[in-house]
Amino acid sequence: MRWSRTFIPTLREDPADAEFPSHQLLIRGGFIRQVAAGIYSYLPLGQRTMLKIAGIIREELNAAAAQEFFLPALHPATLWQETGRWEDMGENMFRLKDRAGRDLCLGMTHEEIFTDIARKEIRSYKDLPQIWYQIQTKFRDEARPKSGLLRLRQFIMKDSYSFDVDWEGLDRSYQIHHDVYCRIYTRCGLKFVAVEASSGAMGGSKSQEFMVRMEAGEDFVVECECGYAANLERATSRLPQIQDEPGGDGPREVHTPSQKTIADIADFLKIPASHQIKSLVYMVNNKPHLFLVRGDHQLNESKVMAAVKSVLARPAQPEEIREAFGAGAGSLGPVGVASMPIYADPALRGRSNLTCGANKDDYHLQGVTPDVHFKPVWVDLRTVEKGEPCIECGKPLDVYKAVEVGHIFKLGTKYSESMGAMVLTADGKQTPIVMGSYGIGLERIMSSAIELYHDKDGIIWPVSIAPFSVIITPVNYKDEMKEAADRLYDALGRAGIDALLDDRVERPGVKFKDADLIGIPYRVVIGPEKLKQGKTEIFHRATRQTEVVDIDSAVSTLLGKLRTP
RNA sequence: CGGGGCGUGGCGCAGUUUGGUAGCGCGUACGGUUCGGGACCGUAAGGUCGGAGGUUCGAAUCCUCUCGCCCCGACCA
Repeated sequence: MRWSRTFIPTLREDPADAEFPSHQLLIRGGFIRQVAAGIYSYLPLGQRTMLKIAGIIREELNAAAAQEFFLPALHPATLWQETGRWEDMGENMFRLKDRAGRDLCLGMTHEEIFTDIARKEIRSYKDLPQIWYQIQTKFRDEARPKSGLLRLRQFIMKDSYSFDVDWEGLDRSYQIHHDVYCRIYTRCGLKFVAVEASSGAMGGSKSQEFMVRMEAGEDFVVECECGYAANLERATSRLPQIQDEPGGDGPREVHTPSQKTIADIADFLKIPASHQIKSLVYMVNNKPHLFLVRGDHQLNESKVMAAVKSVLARPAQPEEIREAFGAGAGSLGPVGVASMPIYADPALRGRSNLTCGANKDDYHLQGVTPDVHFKPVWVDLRTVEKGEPCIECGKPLDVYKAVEVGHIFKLGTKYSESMGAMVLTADGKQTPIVMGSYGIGLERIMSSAIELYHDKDGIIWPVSIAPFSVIITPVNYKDEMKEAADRLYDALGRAGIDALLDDRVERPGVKFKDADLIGIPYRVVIGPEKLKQGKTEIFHRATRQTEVVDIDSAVSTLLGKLRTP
């Protein structure tokens, strides 16, 4: 395309309300414009990159025998009511009514719609397996859209769904997606890691997230050089066993006036935090539950929810605590608690002579031994911290911020059972279809590529998702330089290379700055001196290396470079 | 939803404390000189100061309400 005929509104200065490089550069480079919080228009450059990403996704999924659909974004409430998600999705779902007063919503994801097709059309195990996908606009009424295209209210997602007759089939479909996803992100040029993840409100047994490390991220990845990797919500570590002093003879009450926090007690009783029990109360379906971690550990709410198998868990209010325990939050403990479930983190297991609240204001208990003085359900509850020994190999763990660019789930039969998607097995029995669901956020791929690859001058696109592979920059678009540029542009077009011809009447400096900003991987400069010798320069955006070649061999040189970026 | 910040030509900002009728840089248009890393000179166009109401002789500026955007937190397939 010709720059003069292409809408590329670049900006000289960083936009005022963009914080992260990806957001700033997408706006400055003329890729996107904001419409409202979490809602953006994709301009020609942005759209070209989105289409390249979509193209890679399509190629890889089609190669795995997945089939592309296109489902509606507008859904009747009735389908979502069948699975209970009409309620479960709460305020995160955009809802509306039609003129007749019927409830509708904008799809956040498409399990219901795909499952509806499956239950109506698929009768027999012979029709399975199926992998269906689409690239669709999704809507979520985010509480806080942010960070440019990283947290949107409207975004494009590739979502696929697998349908199998049994769990072994699901394992295969899941593995296919895992492998396809790795190929997709690799082709998009991303450095990523697949981590164990928690399934949240989606239901299902196993899930993995594909994460790209970056400051703009909102998730935390725990990773070890041995290959262990998990979302902080799921990660565990191996902790050195603590040797306890002999505990005397059972819990004894000690007066601790106004000593409420772990640190208070450590100070007042001279007992280190690691020898205390931290007692936290959560309301699960509005009933109090007690959660215990070591005094120097942090409770992990995702693990709380996993432990109670409910997302309806929240910290108890002070009044609720007092009603349940007869004491304030600073004086709680598990001893003598019979009215509610008690969950304890394994770091407390095998310990003795511990200190905790006495469930009586201003009193604590010393000499407490788990499994003797109280009987908890043992379940992982604590948050892993950087530097702790890896659960697999014992080396120190790294913890870093990351963005989730994809998520794959083994859903199981949650949707097929609630919606009645059944097939007949070989021995003639009805069985619910076993499903998986798999998502990729296209905008997040675009944004994370920029977060990963940029410099002070602009974006440095991976070739595969650059809006153009090559930009031709005649120092002056006239006379011989114009002819040479036009000829090269035509030749690149015939060679199937995406080229942008900067035919603007601008000073060279402006063209160079703009080319750097929008991040085209290769720039071919047509300048007067070199041209006289029949030469041209090929500038590599990523390395800033310039190579002088015969202008007649520019196409073949570029073809070679583009093949191996 | 809680806390904080900000809304002034297309973009980035000053002006608001102490009311007097809007300014700078960039961009844009035109003319000229330039032409290998965001040129220079000259001329010009372009603003309901987010919106509504109020105080005042007079409001970008003070008061009330409201809308929007950004950041932190809560929340979150």
